[in-house]
Amino acid sequence: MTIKEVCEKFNITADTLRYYERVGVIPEVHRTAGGIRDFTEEDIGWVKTMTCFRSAGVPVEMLIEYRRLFELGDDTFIARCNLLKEAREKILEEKKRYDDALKKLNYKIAKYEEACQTGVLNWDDETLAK
Amino acid sequence: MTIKEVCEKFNITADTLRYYERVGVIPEVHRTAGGIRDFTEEDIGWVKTMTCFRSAGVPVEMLIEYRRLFELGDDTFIARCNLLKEAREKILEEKKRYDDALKKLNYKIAKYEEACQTGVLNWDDETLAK
DNA sequence: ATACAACTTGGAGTTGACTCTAAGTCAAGT
DNA sequence: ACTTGACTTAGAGTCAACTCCAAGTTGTAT
Repeated sequence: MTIKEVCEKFNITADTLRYYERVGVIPEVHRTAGGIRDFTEEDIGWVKTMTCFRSAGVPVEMLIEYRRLFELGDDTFIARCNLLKEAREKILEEKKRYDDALKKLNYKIAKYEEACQTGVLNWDDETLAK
Repeated sequence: MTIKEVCEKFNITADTLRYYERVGVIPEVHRTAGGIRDFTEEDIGWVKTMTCFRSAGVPVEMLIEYRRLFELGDDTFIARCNLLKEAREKILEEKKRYDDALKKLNYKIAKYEEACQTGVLNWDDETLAK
C-alpha cells in the first residue's frame, strides 16, 4: 500500500507518517526496489494502533517507548503492560475532565438558549456564570 | 485572593494565569493599591470556567473569542451560544476517539496480562497486534 | 528598618508535534 | 524520450500554549 493510500485510510498526512517512522513510532516501512514506501499489512497494523492512541492524546514519547520495548522481545511483556496501563490512566483522567466540561457546557448552552428566547441570562449558580 | 491561592485552587501556574489575563482568556484581574493581583469572586468565576474548558481541550483562541463576545454585551447571546455548541461538538468528537483508544487499550492490557502468566502473546485479530 | 519571600512587567525561550522546503529520484502515460 | 506527478531525504520552520528570565517593587516578619 502506498503512503498516499495509508494517509487516506487513517486520515493523516504523509509528512506525519514519515515523521512517525523517523522517530520510531512505527517501524521502518517496507520499500520497493526504487526506495519508495510500500506498507505491508504489518506496517499498517502499527499505523492503525499508533494513530488510534495518538488521537487519544497518548504522547509520541510513550509510543516510541512501547515500540522500543516491542523490539526488545518477549522479556518486556510486563514493561509493555505497565506502559499501556499508564496510558489508560491518562486517558481515563482526561475523559473525566471532558465530562466535567461537557456538563458545564450543556448547562451554559441551555441557559443561553433560554436567553435567546427571553432576552435575559439567568444563572442559578453565580460561580457558573461568565 | 492572591495569585498563589488561585493557582493552588485550580492547579495551574502563576505564569499561566498571567498569560490568560494578558491574552484575554480572563478579564483584567482586580489589583491592590500596590498593583498586586487580588482576585475577586468574579475573577475566580472566570478562572473556574476557563480552566475547565481549557482542560477539556477547548483552544485558547476560542476562549478569547467567548470573552470578547461577553464584553460586547447582550447582543451576542446567539454568537456565544453558537460558540459553546461548537466547543461541545469538538469535545464530543474527542471523547469518541478516547473511547476507541480505551477499548483497544483494555483489549491489549488483557492480552498482556495473560501473556505475563503464560509467557505467550496471542491476538484474536492480527490487525490489533503490535 | 531590614531582610526576604512573593509579587510585578515586558519580552524571550521552550516544548511537543508536526509541517514545510529544496533538491533530487521514481513511475506511469503519451 | 519526455513530461507529469508522486515519491524520496535532510533539515529547517511553524504553531499553540505555555514557561522562563531579568530587573525591579511590595508586603510581612523579625
